Amino acid sequence: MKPAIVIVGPTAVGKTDLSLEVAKHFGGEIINADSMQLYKGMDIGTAKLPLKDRQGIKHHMLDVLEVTETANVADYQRDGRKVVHELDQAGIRSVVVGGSGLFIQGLLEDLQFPGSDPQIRDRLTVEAEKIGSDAIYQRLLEIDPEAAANILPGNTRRVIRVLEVIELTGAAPVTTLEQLPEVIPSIRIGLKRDRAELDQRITKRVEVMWEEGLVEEVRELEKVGLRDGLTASKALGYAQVLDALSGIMSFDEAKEKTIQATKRFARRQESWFNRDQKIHWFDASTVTFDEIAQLVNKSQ
RNA sequence: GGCAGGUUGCCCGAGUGGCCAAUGGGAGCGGACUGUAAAUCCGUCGCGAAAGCUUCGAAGGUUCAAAUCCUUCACCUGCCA
Repeated sequence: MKPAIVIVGPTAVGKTDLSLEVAKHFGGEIINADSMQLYKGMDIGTAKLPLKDRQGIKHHMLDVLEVTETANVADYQRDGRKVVHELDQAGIRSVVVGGSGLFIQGLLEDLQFPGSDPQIRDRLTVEAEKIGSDAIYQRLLEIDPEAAANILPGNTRRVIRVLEVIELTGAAPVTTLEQLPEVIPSIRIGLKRDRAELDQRITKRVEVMWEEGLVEEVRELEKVGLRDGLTASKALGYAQVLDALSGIMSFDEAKEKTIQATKRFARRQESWFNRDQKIHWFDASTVTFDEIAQLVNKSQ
């Protein structure tokens, strides 16, 4: 199997443009690795490449969820791998593009998700709310001190997940993301950009989203249940516009907050990808396609 | 013109004599990350490596000691004219 070409980096760094070139050059198809682009109807705010701009290149893992559904890595892993294998069978190169670190790692590496039970989780969530984050962490500490040691006490979300897995399987899940073997061989290309420049691009991108009608898009999605979507309602831009629609803040404020939150998100993405030793980094403002092509050719 | 209130660190905002370089929150910066991941969480956050130095509108004063009390000045706000 030819390694998948994987393009990662913070939001607005320029992944999409590169992905088209790469896919064209290597005869590949694109697999989205962006958690929010999974959602139908979330187009403007996720900077999803419009169909007309895809240059005939097929895109996978886009528009596969309703906004009311909860995105999750396990499903993404399963469905994404299926696509990769189908493409491979057909002799087509996979070009994975996106900024959701965990999703990418889940797709490519040997992460095993021990299952989930919404009932258990709901119960634990309600309980945690009742007794407080300290108490629920305390419980984990008693059941499995080792697992507890890997989680910060305040991170109730993760505490609940571990408790859920223990209840489900009798043992705590493996919680290290380091040194996992690849299930799908990959060439990982990371795009970087000078911070000031990236921030400028983010600002501009959000402004364009507003001009293109993000508010209207959110209004429409609100009708089909965006507010009830656990994941989709938290998406950058969408969450802020929903707040504005509820009167919590003005639309101008929502825009400013979106810009700010997106910058912070970019920092988190950088922090995630920085530790991935397999990534070959390029400066997006100066890199030429030849350099990328060279790396790919050399690596396969 | 009169009466009342206010001016705190990048922003918002607590603090009314010592325990205050000054609670909180936000932003910024750094980090973690196995089923909500555009999520969630953590650290840091006047200057300095430290000793220490400089801060709470400005200037003076009271006091062993002031962001906190007094005086004057500047600016902002509200009610009365």
